Amino acid sequence: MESTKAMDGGNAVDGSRAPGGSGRSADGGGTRRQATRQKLYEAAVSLIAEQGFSATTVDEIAERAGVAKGTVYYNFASKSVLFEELLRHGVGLLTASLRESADKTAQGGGSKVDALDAMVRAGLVFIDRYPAFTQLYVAELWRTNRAWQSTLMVLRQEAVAVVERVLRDGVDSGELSEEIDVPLTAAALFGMVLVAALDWKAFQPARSLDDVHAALSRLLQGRVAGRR
Amino acid sequence: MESTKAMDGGNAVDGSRAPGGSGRSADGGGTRRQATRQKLYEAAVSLIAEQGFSATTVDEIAERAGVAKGTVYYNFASKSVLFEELLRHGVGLLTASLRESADKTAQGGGSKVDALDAMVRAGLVFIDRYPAFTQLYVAELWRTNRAWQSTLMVLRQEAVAVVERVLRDGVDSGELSEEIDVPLTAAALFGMVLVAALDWKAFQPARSLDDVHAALSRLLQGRVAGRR
DNA sequence: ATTTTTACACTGACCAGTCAGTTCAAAAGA
DNA sequence: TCTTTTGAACTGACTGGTCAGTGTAAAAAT
Repeated sequence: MESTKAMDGGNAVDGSRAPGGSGRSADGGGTRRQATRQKLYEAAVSLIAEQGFSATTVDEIAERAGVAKGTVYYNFASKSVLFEELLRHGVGLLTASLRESADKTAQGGGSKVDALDAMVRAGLVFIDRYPAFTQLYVAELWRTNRAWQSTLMVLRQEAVAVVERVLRDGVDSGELSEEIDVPLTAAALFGMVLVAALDWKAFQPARSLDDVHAALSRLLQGRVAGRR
Repeated sequence: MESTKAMDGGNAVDGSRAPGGSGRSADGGGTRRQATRQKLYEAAVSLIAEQGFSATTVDEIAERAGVAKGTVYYNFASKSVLFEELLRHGVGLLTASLRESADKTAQGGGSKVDALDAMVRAGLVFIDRYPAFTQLYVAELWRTNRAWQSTLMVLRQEAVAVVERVLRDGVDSGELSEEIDVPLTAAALFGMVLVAALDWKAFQPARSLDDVHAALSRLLQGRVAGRR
């Protein structure tokens, strides 16, 4: 099957043409490069969220980042590598945020339901801050046959694992029903927040985060069916 | 879409080669074109679900459908028109299914929560039957700046409106809390089912639909936090 | 002095859409 | 019954354009 046309019949195994290799990660003053990469991330995220990966050209990314095309290839081996690192970066932020809110609730003596609620909020805050990244993530998550599929699976698992951990702890401690299916419920909660937030951003952007959070809290705590 | 397999009957790739032939032509004219369009729908859905719209070539679609490239353009004005008609068809099936399950519950004297539960099931059945279409739909739904965006918005609204109607009726009749935010809750429920089902298909495909449905019912009815 | 960025020309592959020609079953004609 | 015509359906080579990635020399930043 011919998949990515990125790597053609030529050689160019190296890819990155950075002199001296890219081995050094400890930056002793690579602030400038950092800033360039950041600009490229932002440009790529917004464009790919709008149009999708394949429909977005490297020229467009460079232009929106206010950078020459060559700079893209000086900083990233290829278009897909840029995208993959971008995914890693974004999901890392989300995972860290979820973890932090869960931990904070636990330290504050909150219940597991409180922790879930805090994570719902953290999810909303994340989507509020990085709506384009979220769009892009959702669009790619369930695809198959893409180059970065395995990367995406790993990252997804890291994020979902945080939710699963809280659910499992809750079940073990008796606070949550033993009947619940931990992985499936985690996915469902994830989807609840995700879709609600995307709809919020897409169709009712004027509403406040607190407002949206309150609506989801109600659903989470099963206060929909009960009157009042 | 691999949906209505009404006719289909094998593949019926003419095969007759005899000139001046007298063949049996059981079906009159017109049917052939239908069958070709159906094959193109199916090929396009599976490919676009895997790779995305832009990464999927018309040549690939034609090849998977077992048809020449020109035939694609004989049957559809363009690649995006093919895609748009495909979306219309698929979302139409979903909306009809949701509506039917809600109506059926109402006729049977079920409560609104029962109706919601029935719709959750209908959603799961749909995704179980058309997983590729669902992937594709999710991937495109929140994009901006795409040709078929407005079509997608309209279709989304039709589907969500069915859920909203049930929620609103429930609030009006006092069965559901007045506090709930109808549009947001509808979106959240939609997302809950969607993401849970996609995860089911992607990561635990062996599980039964009943199993998944039971887990979501529990969440819907707020029996997560309470023991019992 | 070294790293990073720029500007721009260039290549090779790839792809949406076109069009002149082919097939064939049913209708018209003999 | 047999032959001819018709036209919808289909075909696939071809075109015009696009885009990822390369190469280089010089400028800018550190």
